[in-house]
Amino acid sequence: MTTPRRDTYTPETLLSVAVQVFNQRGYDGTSMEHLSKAAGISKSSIYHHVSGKEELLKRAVSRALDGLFAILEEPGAGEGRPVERLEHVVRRMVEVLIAELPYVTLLLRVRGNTETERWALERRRDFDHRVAELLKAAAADGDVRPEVEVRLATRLVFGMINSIVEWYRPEARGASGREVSDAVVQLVFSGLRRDRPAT
Amino acid sequence: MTTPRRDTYTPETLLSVAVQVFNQRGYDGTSMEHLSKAAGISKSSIYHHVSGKEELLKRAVSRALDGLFAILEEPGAGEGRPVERLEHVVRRMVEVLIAELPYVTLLLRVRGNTETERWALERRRDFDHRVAELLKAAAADGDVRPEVEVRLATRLVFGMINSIVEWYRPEARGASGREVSDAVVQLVFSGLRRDRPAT
DNA sequence: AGAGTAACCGAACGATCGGTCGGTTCAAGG
DNA sequence: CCTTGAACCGACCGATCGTTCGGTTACTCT
Repeated sequence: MTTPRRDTYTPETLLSVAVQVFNQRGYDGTSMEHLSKAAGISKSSIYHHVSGKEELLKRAVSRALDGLFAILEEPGAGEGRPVERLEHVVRRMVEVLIAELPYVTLLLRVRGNTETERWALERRRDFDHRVAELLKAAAADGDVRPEVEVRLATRLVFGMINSIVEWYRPEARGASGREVSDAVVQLVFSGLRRDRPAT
Repeated sequence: MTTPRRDTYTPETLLSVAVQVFNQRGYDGTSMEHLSKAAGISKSSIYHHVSGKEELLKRAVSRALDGLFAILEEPGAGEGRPVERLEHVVRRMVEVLIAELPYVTLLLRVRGNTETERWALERRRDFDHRVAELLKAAAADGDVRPEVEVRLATRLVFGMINSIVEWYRPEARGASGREVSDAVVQLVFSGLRRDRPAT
């Protein structure tokens, strides 16, 4: 039986604080002193909950990666025409990115300085390749415009989706998550220009 | 008369080395020791050419910002229908981003920890607003599909363009700059899905 | 040849880094 | 009441941070 105890830190609650600071100042730009200030406990107390700075990073990027890879296991990602599976994955990527915003944000900013960061970069590449193959299959079916090169299109679409972490703020009630994913799907598949009657 | 001297560092040549290292390790993750190793001179010698680490950052982001703002002064950005001016700016943004790749890369990664970084973020916001107004004007003309919200579309398009710095490598002869800007314009304005005859 | 100076260097500065250590506090369980 | 252990703390560690300082080298100009 886990008695709920009182209001004290767990590795998870400490992580949510740390990730916020990491995203604001950058991982390398954040000192343990910054973290202790933000968490309201002393620097040394942090080491009671986690083994160090890098474990916090590892926990954060793992959470983000788990969320993304889970998309590929969903029925909508494996059934139907490739172009429809692609649309499902694109929409769900936006949703996961928004649901796990701070964790995905941190994931997308790792540079590869430590072993943990290099591991994260490798898993990200795996995920990207899986989606790229979906787009390739859709192209083979003739469902995407042939004049855009597939690898290029993959990267640009990923770029658009991933850029959401740079501006989306759930607390500022602007666009909802649904509106954002609708807009992304609309833009990715149909573009900006209005359909016009034949000139 | 500036005699060309021999092969010695100038602030500019030193900057090109520093920016490479900054982009690889992140600004905060780069020490002056890293820079001195990469430049092949001692740490203290760097201070003969520049006042310090932050001056290198300031020079780099200034160069990137100057390149971007120059686009808005071009004839193509001020003449014609807004939707055509927008297309010009989008295409030229891709070109400038590729021409000044390492400098723009660094600009797009500043987090706001120092005064220089906050200044860079502010100028970036200025530029973004100028382009957003172009898209708004194009929407007012009825030249973009009305179901996509304008602010949202601006951010997504910027996200797609800016993401190019994450993968474009001029030395790896994959897509040329022209191919990339064509693909971006194609994707932004017409989307991924092939135009199909009425079902 | 001698003066001037741009380019460079090793050694060291105080500050801060991530992390460790030896405690103290306090609520729960017997 | 007394033990136990989770949660926390201040003080401190060696290493590294960005930067400074007092030179030395080597090239240019007269």
